[in-house]
Amino acid sequence: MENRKQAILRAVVHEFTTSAVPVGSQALQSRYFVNLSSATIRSELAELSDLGYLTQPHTSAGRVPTDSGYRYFVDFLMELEPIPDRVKAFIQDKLRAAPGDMEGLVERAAMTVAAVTQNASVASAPQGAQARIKHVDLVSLEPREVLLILLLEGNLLRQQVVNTTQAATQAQLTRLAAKLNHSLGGRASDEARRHYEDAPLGLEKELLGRVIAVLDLSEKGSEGLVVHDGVRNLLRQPEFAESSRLHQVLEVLEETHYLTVLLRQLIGDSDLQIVIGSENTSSGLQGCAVVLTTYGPTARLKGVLGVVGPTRMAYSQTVARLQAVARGASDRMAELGV
Amino acid sequence: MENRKQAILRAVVHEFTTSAVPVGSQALQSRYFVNLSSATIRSELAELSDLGYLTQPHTSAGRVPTDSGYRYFVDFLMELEPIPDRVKAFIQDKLRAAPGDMEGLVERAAMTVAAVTQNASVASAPQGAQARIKHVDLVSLEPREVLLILLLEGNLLRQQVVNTTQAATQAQLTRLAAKLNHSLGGRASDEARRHYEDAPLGLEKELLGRVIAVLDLSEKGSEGLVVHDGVRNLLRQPEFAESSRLHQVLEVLEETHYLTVLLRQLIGDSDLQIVIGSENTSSGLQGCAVVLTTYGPTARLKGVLGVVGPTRMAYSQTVARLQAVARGASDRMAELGV
DNA sequence: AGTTGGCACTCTCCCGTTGAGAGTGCTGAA
DNA sequence: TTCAGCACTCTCAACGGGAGAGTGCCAACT
Repeated sequence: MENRKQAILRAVVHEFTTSAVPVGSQALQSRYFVNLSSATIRSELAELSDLGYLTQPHTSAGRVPTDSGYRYFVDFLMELEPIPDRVKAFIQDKLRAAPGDMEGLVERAAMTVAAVTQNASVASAPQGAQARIKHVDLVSLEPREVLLILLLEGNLLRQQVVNTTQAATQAQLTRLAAKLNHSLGGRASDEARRHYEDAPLGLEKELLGRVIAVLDLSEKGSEGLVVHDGVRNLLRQPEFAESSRLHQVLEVLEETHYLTVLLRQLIGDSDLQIVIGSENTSSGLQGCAVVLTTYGPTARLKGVLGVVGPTRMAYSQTVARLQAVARGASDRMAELGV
Repeated sequence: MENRKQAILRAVVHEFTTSAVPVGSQALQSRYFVNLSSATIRSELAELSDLGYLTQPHTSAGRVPTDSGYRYFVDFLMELEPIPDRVKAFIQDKLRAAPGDMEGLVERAAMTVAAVTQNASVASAPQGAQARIKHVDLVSLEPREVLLILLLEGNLLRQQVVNTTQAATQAQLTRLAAKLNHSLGGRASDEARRHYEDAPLGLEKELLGRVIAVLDLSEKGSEGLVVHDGVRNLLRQPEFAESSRLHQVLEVLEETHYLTVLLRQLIGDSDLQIVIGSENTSSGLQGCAVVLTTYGPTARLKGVLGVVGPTRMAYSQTVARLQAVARGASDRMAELGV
């Protein structure tokens, strides 16, 4: 595409993302192209419309980017916007003051993304393919009640109260925990399953069964934590003035099942993904764009952090800030060993 | 108030909560009081308006309950609506299938409340006045990196990674953990603080410092978990058709700080609390009613579960279902020992 | 070739008007 | 105390006209 056409498309996107009003040839001329006449710009706009990058709400209105227009913009025209120092500081502050546990951190990351991008945000907790055991602990609560604590790779803590058929003292439990640590440390659920098969009936087998259950839950179910935040930011945008639009989006966000699927697609995929309007498989997100990136404390443990907003979104700013928060959260997780 | 006036007020509330349309004398006559003429009802309505219980959106519209009208209704006229069996079953299912940890359960409870009341819900995690230590565990991650695990009363698990100045083997840590368990078991942060003062410089003092930090965070910060869900349900209501109304509510819900204050008021207060419209201190909740109840695994550990919706809410149904979920969640927490 | 000013055309949006409908308060009679 | 009748008020939807914004096209210019 010729340079001038690109410049005009870029100008239309920029103008429309800030003003939310269809942009006409005159506005472009006076604000971006003082050396060109509005008639020239009009003919370029007409060609961009023919190419499918722009459209008009009605015959005599200004131009609005189509989904393809936004796509062309993010693929070829977008330059990451530098982040102001006070926004950088804000991100650092929020993440530094975050709670020390995984869930708290994920929520804080989502909150921060929502705040600095002024859109809604989503986040899923980092998770590895298979959960390995780092440490087992057994605590006696009552004679026949044991608290099973599992420390998994990535320092994920899992707990479960187990009602045992036979009583056991804390001393017995401590010995048993030491044994389990020796046999299961660094291993995953398949190893635990093998030990379970071989174990004679009794307390150890009972507890091994629970260990397996917890690991399974942690693998299958740990799609688990998916949070979202900043929905109120969307309400500031005119595209959500009538609430039915928001209703569909909320359905997707609150029905975390959808999100889980969406987010899982990204893991293993490229590092940054932008899904624009009709590219969304979920019909509730028509008119919305989703910007996603991965993050996590290690290369193996990956979660997804993302922004949900109208397709008329300040992509260059959103991407830059999202990635900044993702980097910050990753560092913080590595640091906390969480 | 005379019986007939009460009956008419009740009818207006009932009709308006279901139809969302101001209710006129004719509608009341045909649907509730076939033996009275609409003129008689009109004069009663006029008197109820004089008493401040009803109002009119404009001169020639039907009547709408005022905040005082709703207040009179919930205080004197409301009868708890029986819960259909399939709703009961739904509640049980959702709670039974809930994850085994505290946070998961709180979220699930909020989700269930939102689903069965068709409004937005809020929940804060049960918490006691002072966190007591039940068990301490130390896990060696690296030579100079220790994972500190604290099991608190109510089976709350807290973790923190500690970078120590001196290296320690797992065996040393295990011995130290046993010592800490002995001295701190069943005690709260003040006891830990005393030990910290007396301890000689070294690994133990370092770790005790962290124990105190975690306990403090757990007490002060554990206003912590406040979740909300079901905002999309509000969008079904005509009072939120224009999104500015929702914006204010979302501000309150997402700015968990407000909520924390609101919810904390209830703890120690009566078991059920209904705050209607202008009774709300937070201006963002004008036009909204909040129904709150306490819940928790034990008498000492109390959290708050609540419903947020328009003042035009089916109070008798909401209260019944909210309390059912609160009972269910309490039972489930006690059962899981979470 | 590409660019430009001029011009007719189209469509939205705002605003005032109008008529139908709903619901009220009041009054006089049962 | 209740009730039928009636005039009155106010909203809401539909309609129409005028202003404004922006377009496409065309002929002329560089």
